[in-house]
Amino acid sequence: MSTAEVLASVDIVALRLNEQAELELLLIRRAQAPFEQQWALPGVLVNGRCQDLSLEAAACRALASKARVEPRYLEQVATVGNGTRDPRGWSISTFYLALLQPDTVLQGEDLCFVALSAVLDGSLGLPFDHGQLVAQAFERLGGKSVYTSLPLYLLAPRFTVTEALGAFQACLGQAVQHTTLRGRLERMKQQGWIAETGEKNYPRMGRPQNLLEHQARSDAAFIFDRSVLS
Amino acid sequence: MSTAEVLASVDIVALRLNEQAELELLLIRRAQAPFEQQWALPGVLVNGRCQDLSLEAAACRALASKARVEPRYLEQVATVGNGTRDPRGWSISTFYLALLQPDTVLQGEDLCFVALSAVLDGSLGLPFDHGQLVAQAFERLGGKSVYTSLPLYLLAPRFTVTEALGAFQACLGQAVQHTTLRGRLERMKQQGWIAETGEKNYPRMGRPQNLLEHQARSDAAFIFDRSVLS
DNA sequence: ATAATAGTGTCTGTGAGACATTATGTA
DNA sequence: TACATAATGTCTCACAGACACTATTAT
Repeated sequence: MSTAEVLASVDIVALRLNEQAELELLLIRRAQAPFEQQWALPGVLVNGRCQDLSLEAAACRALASKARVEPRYLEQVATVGNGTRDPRGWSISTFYLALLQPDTVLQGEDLCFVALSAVLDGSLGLPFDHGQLVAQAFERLGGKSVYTSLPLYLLAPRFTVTEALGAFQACLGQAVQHTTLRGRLERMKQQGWIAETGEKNYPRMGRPQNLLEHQARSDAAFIFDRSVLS
Repeated sequence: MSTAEVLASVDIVALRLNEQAELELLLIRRAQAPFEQQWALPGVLVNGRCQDLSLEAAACRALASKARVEPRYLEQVATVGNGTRDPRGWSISTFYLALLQPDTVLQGEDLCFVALSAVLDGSLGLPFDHGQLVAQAFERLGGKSVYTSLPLYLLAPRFTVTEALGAFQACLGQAVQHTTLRGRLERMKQQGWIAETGEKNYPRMGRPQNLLEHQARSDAAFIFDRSVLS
């Protein structure tokens, strides 16, 4: 590669909630050098040879062809670029935050989920600067979760208040009063973002839970006019 | 250029407030093809030949060497990439929002300020997709102005409440109650973001204005826990 | 004095925070 | 029955919105 070229890639930070309402990160085992066989973020190179119509299309290609999952939400986070992040030379990476359904199943031995916390606290290192990308994507998720309904995209379309509470707490990293969340969901209901199904979910113990339905609109999240306070 | 290459650039959406508290956009007359001699966003190409340490460094280089101004605030907005935005082929542009001081003076005949509104409403067209980049950057500014102190970076470090009101209204595109803004500034004062200078500004008519001092911290804006409502 | 503009005070409404209370299931 | 969990109600507080009122300058 001549020094005039730039290595441009799109990488995906795909998250899902596990049964314990903890966030997990999707990784792929790299098939090619550099860092061959290591677990890293799924991504693709973008250049004139690919017929991607746009960067977003390239992100969808990475999700479909590499991660082989379909996200409920996709958002561009940022772009990093410098001469040291890739051993091959000056490179830039535009990275996306993808939110997956909790029941997402992986197709292939080269894919796995790991605890997001392990990546964030450094106990699980990633090649390139992927650890930083993950941190920045999670920061975006947490920041938006303060005043939007973004965590609902980590749930199935039909969900309970308890599940929603787990999603918000995982994104925010702190406890949230369930009454606060109920108030917010109520406001979303009035504006048509959420509907009561009338059905109930019967857990092993305790009173049954109302099943709500989240009708997502064009990958956007509901914006509340106040923040969840510390 | 081979089809395997990607044209990567960094473009700057630099804004300032004029005397009438209206936003103006900094443009540069292009020295080279394509679109030679046309007014466009200042920007630079990034590739292995440049010794930029990072994308942000490239943005600073664009501001210093092309626009020849020093911003009070700089933030990456997003990255666009497709095969049609540049006649030379598949290209990507990472673009930044820069906020300038109101007394910014331009050095050179190839630089000018134009009314941001003219670009947003399409009455002033820009080459490439620069019009879209401007719209997206302004959207970011407006969105953040709802719940942060970002518009203060459009003012000199010493400012009056009236000037701040003008900045917020220009960013939000709507009227703001001055009592609301005073309350927010008061809260910033308590947390050390703003200090009362004790001095006063004497306008041609009316009661003199208190001069406040905005001590910016590391290019970040103060975050309020509520939104300015519609 | 009058005009013009800056700054303060008051009242209302909304929604988060905290916590108590009631409701509805299982064992 | 006891227990577990869900859902609702109540009270307080902070702050935006609206608007009245007071303060301080120039002419």
